[in-house]
Amino acid sequence: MEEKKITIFDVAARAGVSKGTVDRVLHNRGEVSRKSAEKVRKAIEELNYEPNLYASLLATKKSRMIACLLPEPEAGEYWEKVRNGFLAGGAEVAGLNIVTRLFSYDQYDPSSFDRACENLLAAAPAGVVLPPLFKNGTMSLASKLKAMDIPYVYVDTKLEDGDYFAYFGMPMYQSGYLCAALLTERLEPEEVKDVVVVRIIRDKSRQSDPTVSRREGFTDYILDHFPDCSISNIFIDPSRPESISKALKELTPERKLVVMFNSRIHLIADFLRRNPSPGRRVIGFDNLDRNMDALRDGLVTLLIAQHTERQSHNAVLTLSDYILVGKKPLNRDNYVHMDILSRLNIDNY
Amino acid sequence: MEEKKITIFDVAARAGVSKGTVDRVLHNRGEVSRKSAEKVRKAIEELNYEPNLYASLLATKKSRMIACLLPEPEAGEYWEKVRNGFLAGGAEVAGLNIVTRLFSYDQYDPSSFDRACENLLAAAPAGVVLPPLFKNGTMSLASKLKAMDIPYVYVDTKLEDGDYFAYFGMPMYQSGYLCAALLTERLEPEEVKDVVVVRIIRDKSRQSDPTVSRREGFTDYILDHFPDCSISNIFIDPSRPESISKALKELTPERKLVVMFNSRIHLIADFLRRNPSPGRRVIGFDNLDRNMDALRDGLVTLLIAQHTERQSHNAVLTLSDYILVGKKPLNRDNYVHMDILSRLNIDNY
DNA sequence: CGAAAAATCGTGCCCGTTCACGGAAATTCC
DNA sequence: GGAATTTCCGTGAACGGGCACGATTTTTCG
Repeated sequence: MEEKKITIFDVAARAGVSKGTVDRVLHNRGEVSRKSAEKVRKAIEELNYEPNLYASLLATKKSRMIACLLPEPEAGEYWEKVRNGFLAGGAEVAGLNIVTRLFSYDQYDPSSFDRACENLLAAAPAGVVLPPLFKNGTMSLASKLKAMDIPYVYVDTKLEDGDYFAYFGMPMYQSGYLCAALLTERLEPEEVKDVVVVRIIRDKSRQSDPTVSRREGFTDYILDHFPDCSISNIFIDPSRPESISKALKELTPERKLVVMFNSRIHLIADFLRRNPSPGRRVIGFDNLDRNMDALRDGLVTLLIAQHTERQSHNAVLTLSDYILVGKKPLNRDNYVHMDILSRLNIDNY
Repeated sequence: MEEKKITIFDVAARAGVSKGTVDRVLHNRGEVSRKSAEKVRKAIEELNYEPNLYASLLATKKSRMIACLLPEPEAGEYWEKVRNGFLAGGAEVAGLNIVTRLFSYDQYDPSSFDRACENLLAAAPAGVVLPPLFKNGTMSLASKLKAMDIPYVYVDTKLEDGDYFAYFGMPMYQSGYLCAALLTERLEPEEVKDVVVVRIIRDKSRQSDPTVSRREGFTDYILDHFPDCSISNIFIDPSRPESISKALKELTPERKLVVMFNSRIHLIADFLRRNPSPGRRVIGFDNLDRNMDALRDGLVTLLIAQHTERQSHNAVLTLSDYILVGKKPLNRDNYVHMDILSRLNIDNY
């Protein structure tokens, strides 16, 4: 039971070399003759030696780096929360010989994403955290990371590339499903003839829409439960605020059910304020400050939210665990809880 | 960005004492004058010093102990898997200055449970893993552990005492719900008039039945979907095998729907073999070898299983994380996936 | 006041690795 | 064969903190 710990010295003695040599073969950084390398390997084998993690961690000089690839967040935007979580996680693992670094890009400019990827790769991180915002760019990055044996963790949404190390985020499909259920709760079929989805015009560059599967979940629920319901889209362009109200003209007062699948429900808050419609139900996602304001003001009925910061926070912790001691996460896919926020439970969220 | 790490020496210098003194106040083990203790605390504060975890772990002599309180498992029994997981976890954290110890008791004898608790407390563990088999005994142990600030992790089932450190197990209610759904899948209401639940006679000593909420989930589903269905119980006594077939006389061939909520569906396998009934559906829980055999033989239709070992395994890892570096688990309640096993997918589970 | 006891405190070794440095051995080359 | 390389390998100083031991200071008390 009480087995003596075997150290690098024991191995060295057994192999008839010095601890320096053992260390060299352990980290196979050369400068060892074939013969003694063999002897050392044999000794390690026979003694069943495992290096002491703590000693190793204490002595090691180089600090590993965890990179985070994120859009440059505008103030109050969704990505700001993601970044905050990442920074918080970074603070937690600082002092463990782990540094964290942000690589940001312009979310409307795919070429800036590619440049950020290059920088990131050049910096040789030991692990990467990223939301797969641009599909192609992400895929290309992912394959390079895989080749270099660098683990990467998706947050927010995930690509099904089979090689990601872990995922932290909302179950997107279910969140859409939930959204539909909440939107139509206790409504009669004749009250659910028409649903308006407000969407963002994206320029072509953005090859992937992270909310597609959320939309699918939503649509599936509606089709299942209200086959006669039509789902129509209104597109708005956030870069031209003055155009928004024009586009929303279509949102006439008798259209009662409104949703947005991204985090920007606050964009239509102004319109809703100026065009009230009793009994209207508006559901959005994510607890951005401005969304919360709209919720408080009664412009938005419900928000489906998550503790966004925790995703990237946990992503960092998971990676650092793996980098330091090789520990894999309990689950590869980690779904956060979908919180339902209304005016009633919005306080101290 | 590149902040110099502050060590215990820096603190000592700043406070005008030696590192020995700093160390003493850090672990407040006395022998320090009020005055210099104050100076040291101030220095720590000002320098924002945090001890280097690795150095500390490397230097520290005493090894912490994680205890596991388990019923003495009979071969092939459910608890054997739990124990194996615990041992596996123990092996993983051995060499991290963490030892694991089993405290076992007779699951039919509450006084042996209490004795085991005493032994456990006397051994001063740094963390405890346990299934809350005896409710009263567990509650009393839990309150003592809380008072001593020793974290404990429930596996298998949990008590809602609000103070447990984490829980690893199946979502019990849902598992019952799932069980009912599977049992009645694609059956017409007139086919679901009668469900038989086979249960174990427990002597009074066993104050808690871990499967109650599973039974609730089951009942709720049935009541919801088949309000006309009656649920009847048959009690068997595993300590008197010869009595089992007598009790099961009531299970006549025309009664097609049979479930057991504990892990012992194998107990009725013999009876089912001798009294076949075409179209009968039998659902049990947990992948015990003998259950798997019954599944393979077609006596049991489905098993709802989980990777039992992983519960206790993860419990150990979680505790060791906390003990060593103070890290809390991502989620307090960790539900394992409910695997549905049939003859078709039983291989290499 | 001075010795004994008690309260404080400093010193130095240890934990098991990593890694730079320089020396020894083997190889190459003239 | 001897000098110049090249290849290999041993040494010892970190790394930052725990803790035993003994030294120093303060307190107690006759």
